[in-house]
Amino acid sequence: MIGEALAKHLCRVGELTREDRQAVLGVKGEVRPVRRHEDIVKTGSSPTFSVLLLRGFLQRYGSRRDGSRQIHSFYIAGDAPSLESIHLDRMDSSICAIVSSEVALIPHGELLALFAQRPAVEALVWRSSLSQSSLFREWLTRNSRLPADGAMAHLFCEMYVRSKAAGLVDQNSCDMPLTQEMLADALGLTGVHVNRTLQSLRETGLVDHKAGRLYVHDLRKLANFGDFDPQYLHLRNGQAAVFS
Amino acid sequence: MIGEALAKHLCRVGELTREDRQAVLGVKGEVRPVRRHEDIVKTGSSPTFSVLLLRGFLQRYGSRRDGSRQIHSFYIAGDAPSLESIHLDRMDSSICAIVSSEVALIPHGELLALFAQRPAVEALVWRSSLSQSSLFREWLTRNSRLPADGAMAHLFCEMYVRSKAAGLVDQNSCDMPLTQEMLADALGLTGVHVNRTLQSLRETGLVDHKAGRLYVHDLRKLANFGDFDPQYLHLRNGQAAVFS
DNA sequence: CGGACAGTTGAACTAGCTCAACCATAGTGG
DNA sequence: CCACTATGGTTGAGCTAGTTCAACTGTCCG
Repeated sequence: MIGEALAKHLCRVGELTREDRQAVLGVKGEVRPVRRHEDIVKTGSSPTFSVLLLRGFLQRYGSRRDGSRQIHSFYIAGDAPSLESIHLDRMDSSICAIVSSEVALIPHGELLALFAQRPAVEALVWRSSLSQSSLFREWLTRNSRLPADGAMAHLFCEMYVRSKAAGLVDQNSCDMPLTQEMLADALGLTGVHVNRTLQSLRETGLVDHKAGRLYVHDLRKLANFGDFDPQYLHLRNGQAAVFS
Repeated sequence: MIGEALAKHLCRVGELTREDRQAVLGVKGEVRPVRRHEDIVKTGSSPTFSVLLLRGFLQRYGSRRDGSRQIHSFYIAGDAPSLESIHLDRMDSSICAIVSSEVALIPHGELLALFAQRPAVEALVWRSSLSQSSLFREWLTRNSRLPADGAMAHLFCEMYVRSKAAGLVDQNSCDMPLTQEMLADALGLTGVHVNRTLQSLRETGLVDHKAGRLYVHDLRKLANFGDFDPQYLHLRNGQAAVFS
């Protein structure tokens, strides 16, 4: 069951041969329900497992001395948020559930054993961590260079395209159970300004976010507005399929 | 010679056993001089080698449609800037020389062969790429959350601490051959504002940057001012030694 | 001597922040 | 069933950090 979810994750990242797939399916791990707002791994800790999100919505964030937060990424079902704990001794950010979720905890030992047997699987997991790294760079650029409305459009595009790639888009909408305060923590803005920016985006008719759901009415125009190019997501199928 | 540089890099990242070290020393690769402003790898390309910086100063950057740039990271001697090209098909940012430099190009084939023989070396290289990922997250937080003077102090702390860990600090100063325009491209500010911010930092007496060199007069106070905590650099010796 | 590049300064402008209300909704306990 | 509270969204008004534009200075180099 967990093995299957991991195999699905790796297929999203790259090619998985039949034999590698078989080996991955053998992964055991442990399923754990997580309550809303509960931390799964905390800054400074040294987890002995990696996390795979089965159902729900997570965020990675860091807290600063002055109480402000910066969200580093959001995670949807099928994502593997804390791969880095395999080789880094201490977490430098926390990962928590935004809504009630279900995660698989896979002991590092089990992963390392799998890697020893199946180098191609190790390569895929590494690749997954590298594409996350690419995502952090894009967030850096987005928050540093784009004005509030552009940055928000960019984030909406990202979540929509990632959701689509994960098969989580229904019609023209997907789950995005965030408060405006959380959007602010991701975009480096204040809650008040997110509110006003969201209203102005709404008025364009390209996109909307309400009741924890994201509605994208014109992805192409939205992407253009937010200077969004899905290249950095390193999706397997390429972006051609994405702008459907 | 290249093997030696790689071994040194890996020692900075983690433990290297005698046998692993021996294997690493066997790495060949090719030394290449790079002129000022020359790109080593370009966005969209698929390099067949990874890069190790032997001498000089590099930057990773992305260009946007409107002509603005975001710098994602700076690299000093001993750094391995483009590890991700091993497993990602296309570069999503470019790496170029800021001053005339010398790099080692190590073919992916050679690295993969080494990994197959020495899994612990693979783990170290992976670890190196993970600590870079951590650095991108910190830059995201810095540019999104800190005011201009704090962000600049934070960047100065980072470069100083990394230089110190690499043995490149002389007295209380290290090379940082950047123009104010480049500082602006890193911090998400304009050149004009970087100029004024730098002046105000100068007046505090904590730090100075002139003629391509960084002078740190009080690291502890500067770190406090820029809310800098070296944890995210994942240095082997820990930060205790760092704040000397 | 001239031209390119980097740093510096001034003045006007604006995107986004701050503070302080107020409103809507949903859950909770009596 | 209603009052109470907590949470999240909305609005207004004044403020400020950082931008923009445009000029000027210094320095290196051919």
